[in-house]
Amino acid sequence: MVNQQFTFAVHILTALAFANATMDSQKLAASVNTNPVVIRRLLLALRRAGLVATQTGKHGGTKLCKKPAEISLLDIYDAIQPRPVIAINERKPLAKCPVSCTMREIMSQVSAGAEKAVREHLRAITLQKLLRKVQRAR
Amino acid sequence: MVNQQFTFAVHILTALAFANATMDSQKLAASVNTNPVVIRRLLLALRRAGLVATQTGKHGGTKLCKKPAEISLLDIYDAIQPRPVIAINERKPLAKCPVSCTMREIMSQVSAGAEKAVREHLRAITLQKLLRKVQRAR
DNA sequence: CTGAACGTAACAGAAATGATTACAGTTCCG
DNA sequence: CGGAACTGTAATCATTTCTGTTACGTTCAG
Repeated sequence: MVNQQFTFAVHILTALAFANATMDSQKLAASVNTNPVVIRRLLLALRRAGLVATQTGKHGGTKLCKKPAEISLLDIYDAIQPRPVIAINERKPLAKCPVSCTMREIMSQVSAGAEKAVREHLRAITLQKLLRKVQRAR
Repeated sequence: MVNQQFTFAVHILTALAFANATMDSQKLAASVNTNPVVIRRLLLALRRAGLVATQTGKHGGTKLCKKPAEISLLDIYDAIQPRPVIAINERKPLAKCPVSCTMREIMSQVSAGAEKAVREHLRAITLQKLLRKVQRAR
C-alpha cells in the first residue's frame, strides 16, 4: 500500500470543518479508522503549516485555524510534503552513454511538470467544497 | 524511494531511440545502472503495449516498434501502469460519521482529477522531444 | 492531585521495490 | 549438431517505507 498520509490529512481537516469544533485524536482516529498516534503525527505537520491549533491537557484537542474556504488541498499537500509524483533515477550515470548522462535532467523536468499539474489541480479545491459534498450526502 | 519503473522505462525507450538499433538487456541495464533482469521485466510491459519488439536467442535484443515521434510519455505511463498519484483510504468507514462515509467518494474524485492532470502533461511529451534533448546535450 | 488529553520515541509487522541467482528456452553460426 | 549468447521467468533476499502499537513523559482542567 502506498502513502495514505495525504488522504488521511484531508479526512482529518474535513472532519474538523464538519464538526466546527475541537476534536481529540481518538475521535479523529475513529473516523479515519486508524490509530490516534497516526493522527497526532499528521496533526504535527498540519499544525506546522498553520492549518490547525491544538490544546494539550484535559479536554484538549484540535481545531481549524482558518475558514474552510481559505484552505485548499494544495495547502494540505504542502503541509504533508508527499514524495514526488514521478520519481527520478538518482544513480550515477554511465559516463560514456549520452542518454544515461542526460536522463536525470530530462526526468527532472518531466517530474517537475507533473508536480505542477497536480498542484494546480489541488489548488482549485477548497475544504469548503468538500464540506459541502459531505453536507449534501448526509 | 518510490517506484522508479516509469523513469526506467522512459530511459530504456530513449536509449533505444537514440541507438536507433536493437540493444540487449545488458547494455540497457548498464545505461540505467541496474540489473538486466529488472530491464527485461520492464520490457515485458513495453512489449505488451506494442512499443517495442524483442528477439530471443543469440544476437537478440529489443528495438522500438514505432517512431519516437509517435510515442508519448503517456503511452509509456499506461504501459507501466503505475499506482495512482494519490492513494485513497479504502478502509471501512465509520457508519455513524458522515465525513467518514463520504470521504472515499470525495477522494476518488480528487484522485481522478490529479491522475488526469498528470496524464495530460505526459501526453504532450513525445520520445522525439526527449531524443532531441539528448542530442543537443551531447 | 488526578484524570484525560497530547507529544514523541521506539519498535514491530507488512508491503513494496529492486537486485540477484538460477535455469529453461531460443537462435545464430561455426 | 552443439556451443555461445541471448531472452523469459520463477524464486528468493535485502532494503526501505509505511502504518500500527506500546510506552511514557508533559500539560492542563477541575
